[in-house]
Amino acid sequence: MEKKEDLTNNNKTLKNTNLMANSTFSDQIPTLYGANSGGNFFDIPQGYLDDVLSFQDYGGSSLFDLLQQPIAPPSLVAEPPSLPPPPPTETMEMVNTPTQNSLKPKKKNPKKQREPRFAFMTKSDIDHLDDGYRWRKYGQKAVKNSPFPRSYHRCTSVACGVKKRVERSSEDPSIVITTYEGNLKHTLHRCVAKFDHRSVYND
DNA sequence: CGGTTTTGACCGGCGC
DNA sequence: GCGCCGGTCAAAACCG
Repeated sequence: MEKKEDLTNNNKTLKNTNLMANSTFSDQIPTLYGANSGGNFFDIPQGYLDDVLSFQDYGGSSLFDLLQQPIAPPSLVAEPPSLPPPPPTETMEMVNTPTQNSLKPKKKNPKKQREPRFAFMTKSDIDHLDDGYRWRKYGQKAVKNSPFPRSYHRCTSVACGVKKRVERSSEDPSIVITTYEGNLKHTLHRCVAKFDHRSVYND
């Protein structure tokens, strides 16, 4: 039984440009794109924006709003002690609202729902920013129309279904685009809050 | 030696 | 139907 050859050139994974480094969190966040770099953090590569912003969650409130709300104690395992404890208030609700389904035609296979996700950009030399969680890389792919590869990571904490993608902006190589996907309620709130909520893409 | 990274193969969705 | 493409798998290599 012979294996099928994927003839796509793009399927070739790029040689790893290992820009990761062990440094402290504070070292890794020099400037946030749009905050004081003179750039515009809404200025995102076309296809990427469509992809990221097309998700339909957050119960009608913007992610920006959500990120400023307090959250309940996390159910995550193995949370780093460096993360500040959450305020003792009610749980933030992130509901998938059915209000958007009039716009787009139904998918053929409704079983495969896209997980909630969001992305933000950070001006950094380091690709994989330390957000306080442990991640295992499970793949790397070449990105179309970009010289930089995209890497795929899974949270290694038990029962933490969060994934994240990391890639460098093709238009501005100094910008790292990080996309979180999965159980946003606690993990991602904390990850992003740890950076700066101003850097979150927001409609 | 166990956890992580690397990397080619595989898979499914989608457009033509 | 076919090829492109993004995402994932998994074996081997790597590393502390």
